[in-house]
Amino acid sequence: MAGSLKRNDSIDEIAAPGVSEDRIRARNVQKILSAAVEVFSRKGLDGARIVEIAKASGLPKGNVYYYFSSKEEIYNATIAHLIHSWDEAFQHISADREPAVAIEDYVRTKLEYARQNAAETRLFANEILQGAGHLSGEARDHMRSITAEKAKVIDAWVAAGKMVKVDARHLFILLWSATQFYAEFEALACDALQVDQLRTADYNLAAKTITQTVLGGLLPRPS
Amino acid sequence: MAGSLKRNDSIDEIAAPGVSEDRIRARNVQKILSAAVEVFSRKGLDGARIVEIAKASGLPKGNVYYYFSSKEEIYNATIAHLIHSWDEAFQHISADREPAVAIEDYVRTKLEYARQNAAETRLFANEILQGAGHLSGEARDHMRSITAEKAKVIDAWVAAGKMVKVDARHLFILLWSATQFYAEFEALACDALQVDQLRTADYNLAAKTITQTVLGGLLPRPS
DNA sequence: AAAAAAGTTGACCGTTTTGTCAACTTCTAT
DNA sequence: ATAGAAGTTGACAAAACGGTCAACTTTTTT
Repeated sequence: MAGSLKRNDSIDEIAAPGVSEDRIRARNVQKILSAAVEVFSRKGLDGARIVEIAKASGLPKGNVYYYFSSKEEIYNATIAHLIHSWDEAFQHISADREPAVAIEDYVRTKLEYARQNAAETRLFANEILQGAGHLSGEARDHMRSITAEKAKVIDAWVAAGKMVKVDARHLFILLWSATQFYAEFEALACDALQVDQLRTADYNLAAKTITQTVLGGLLPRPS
Repeated sequence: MAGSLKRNDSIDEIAAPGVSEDRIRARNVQKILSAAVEVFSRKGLDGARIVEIAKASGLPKGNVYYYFSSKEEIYNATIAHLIHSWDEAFQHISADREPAVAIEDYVRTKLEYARQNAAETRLFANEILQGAGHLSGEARDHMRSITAEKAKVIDAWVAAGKMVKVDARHLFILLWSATQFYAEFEALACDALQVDQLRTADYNLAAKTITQTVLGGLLPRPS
């Protein structure tokens, strides 16, 4: 008997803590959410069909509705957690580090996250593309404040002469867009790179190209 | 009577040449396609409802079906033209120019196009996100060959010592992602920049930040 | 001015889709 | 072992949706 196990009404198990949470509810909710992220990331809220989510989760449709009362509820549950990776990678941008290593770490972390969580990354892109109407006000406030905070770090680096004068917020956008592109627009990236699938080598060269270009620039330096 | 005016079966008036093409068919097809680009760009093929397209175009649903025989036909008509901006901006990347001015021109052109054609840009993003299944093989081949061709220009610049050694294809991805971001993810860009709407000044600073960073890099140069 | 062609429209039909439910099975606590 | 709670399921109802159409109006041709 592992504690009192009443009813579990809340839906916040998109990332199970341990390994095999054996409670049936937790397991099935997880199955549904994983499938939902995949489907929503391709089709968006209105384009996704719940039978598709049901099939992808291996559960019959009726069972999906046993855990969630509507498609929108599933959708909201999937996007509720999307902001986390934002801060996480952002932790690398801290005032007491050297810009070069901080930015390189940031790029590598963000690229790696996007690669390992391609569906979530696409889902986020899809949600923003549609106008971000389902992101909670708090989530957006949070992103805004984290961005502002980290922008100050860049400004401090500039003030300390460790970096060329640059607009911190546009710089972040440059880094976000580049690091998310490979996961969001994989089909396009594959075409451009003339491969049929992005492999580790491609991601490594992406990281190298981004950091090298952003940090050192393209123009040859006068010796 | 301005010449022979038979029937116009082809659907290629997404960008009317003159101003007020007065033929009813042309005008209405245009209305529908414009509305469709807007709706598809937010919801995708499956998520878009044709009543929504009808409403946005100001025409009743039945009338929409007088000009198009299915939703997919409308969708295909909207994406058929998306590749054009690709080459157009790419024209700036030519071997006989200096890298610095070529890349700056490219960034500004692409940014400006994305701003002025935000819905098309989002539609393209949406289509790629969903796997690019409706882009014709020829369109993708075309993009592949143009990319390869322009990659050679970069390689030549590198060989001539005009640029630091860099992977041309990943560099293009870096430029694409940055220049498209503002139109595709406007909601996010607005949050990051703390504005409620992107204005000319924001686009100018974006262009400046991208070119400055990509060309010169962030790290201070040894004098 | 009359006829033909093109365009307009709301009502309609079959299908898909969301969401419900009652009968059933499995699990868990005692 | 048993009772009650939790979970499962296919069948079903209601609504939304894609697409059709016949009657109608407007435009163009002669």
